[in-house]
Amino acid sequence: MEAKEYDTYSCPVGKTIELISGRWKPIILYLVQHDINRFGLLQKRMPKISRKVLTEQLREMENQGLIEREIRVSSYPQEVFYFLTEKGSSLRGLIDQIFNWGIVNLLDDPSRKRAMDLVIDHN
Amino acid sequence: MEAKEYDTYSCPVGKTIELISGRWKPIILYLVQHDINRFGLLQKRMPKISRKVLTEQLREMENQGLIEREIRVSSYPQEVFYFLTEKGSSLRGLIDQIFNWGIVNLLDDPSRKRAMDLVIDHN
DNA sequence: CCGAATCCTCTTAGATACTG
DNA sequence: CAGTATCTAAGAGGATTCGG
Repeated sequence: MEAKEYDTYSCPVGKTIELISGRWKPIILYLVQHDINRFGLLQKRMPKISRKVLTEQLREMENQGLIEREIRVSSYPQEVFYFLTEKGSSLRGLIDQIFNWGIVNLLDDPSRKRAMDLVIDHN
Repeated sequence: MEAKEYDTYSCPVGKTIELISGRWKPIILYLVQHDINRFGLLQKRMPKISRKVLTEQLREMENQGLIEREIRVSSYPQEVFYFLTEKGSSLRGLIDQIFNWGIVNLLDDPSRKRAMDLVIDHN
């Protein structure tokens, strides 16, 4: 038998990583899950992202079935809300695993971790 | 208090995803872990990767402390071996989690999964 | 055998200005 | 408010060639 050939894109690992890689997607998932669900609110939390890129990421995640978009006032000024699909929600556990691995293996002092999970309540 | 600002690169999630995103890194980790540990052997398993990119990925992973490189014959023809560090090995569990999420959430028919883990023995 | 060095292309990202 | 449109800059990735 021939030696098996590999390509990440044809593998569940690669496909899954695609969903959450990119500079902003894990953050967007996290924020939307915590009801930071407006375009403008998302921008305030990610000042370094441009409107264009934020739009692109949101569209991609919509196409991937991770979030949904809802226009509540279609006239001016517009009101658009985002929320997670079930699929998007289910990524949360996985991201937690990734987070924990990072805490253990990447930080110099894991006890001083500042989890995304820990900061959201202090606003 | 100000609303917290986010940037993936300053978060353990982003840093961890960086280690395993990129088209080839999960595969390289997987192959090296299964003693496909020569440059040429890796190329055979990933025919679509160029020598340049394979070299780059291996160097990156070396710098990230995931693999180590050993030259056993420094003259011609050269023999170079790669093997996982402990840190690289420890990623295995995480990648399994990612794999399983993908199987459940991305495949049309999860029962017909062809895991990276299942094909390696048939050569 | 295992690369390094070039060159080239193609995708992403950022900046800026405009719009329903 | 929540985008689009356009342009440009940067970088990742491929093809090819050369070398110890």
